[in-house]
Amino acid sequence: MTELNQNTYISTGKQVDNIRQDRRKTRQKWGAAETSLLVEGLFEHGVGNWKKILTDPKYPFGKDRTAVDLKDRFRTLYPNEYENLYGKKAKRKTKKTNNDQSMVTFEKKPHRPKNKFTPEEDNSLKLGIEKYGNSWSKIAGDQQFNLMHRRGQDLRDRCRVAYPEIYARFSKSRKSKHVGKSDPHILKKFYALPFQITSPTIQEPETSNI
DNA sequence: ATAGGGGTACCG
DNA sequence: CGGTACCCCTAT
Repeated sequence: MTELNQNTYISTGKQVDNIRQDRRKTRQKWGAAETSLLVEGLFEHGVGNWKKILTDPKYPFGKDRTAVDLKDRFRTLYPNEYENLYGKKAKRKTKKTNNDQSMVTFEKKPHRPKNKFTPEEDNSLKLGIEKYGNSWSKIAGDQQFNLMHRRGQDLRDRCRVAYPEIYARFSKSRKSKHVGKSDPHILKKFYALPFQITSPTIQEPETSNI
């Protein structure tokens, strides 16, 4: 190897290796406690959301841990789960004993617990639609409808399954048949529709009768 | 920021 | 020494 070569070659394996030796951090084994943090974080945030798990204060990982470290740990500890979630091409060489750990199953997007819509919420949703149309997040954000605990997306989903005839008025395919999506008349048409809106029961303030 | 693949320290 | 758990690099 001449001086000329040393100065000119840029991306050979050898030079990369030298850089690696300089930056490589000391090896930190995963203990049971830190592994439990990862498992809990996976149940809450889902597989693949490594940064979210790492930065969650509820899970105090070692100071030098990085999001990639979490991914690598999951990959070696639950090889079968990793294969299930990412495909067989992602499979890599692991100890057989680790395969038995897959009694546990993980999800990429953990499901929130289901909260059924009450009749009161449904009524409020319809009132909200009357006011805002399909601006679901505005309905959810308007205090008067008491739907602040719902996401706009959740309200859209509820409307779609509970009131398909209303929801159809907002779908693009339905719109494209007649008017442009920015046509202001679409809402007017919707407002004129004869669907029933029942007023939510209003709790009377405490009275002095009795 | 993450997925995927290559590299390496460490253990028996 | 072989094999693997942990670390690193990079395309997307």
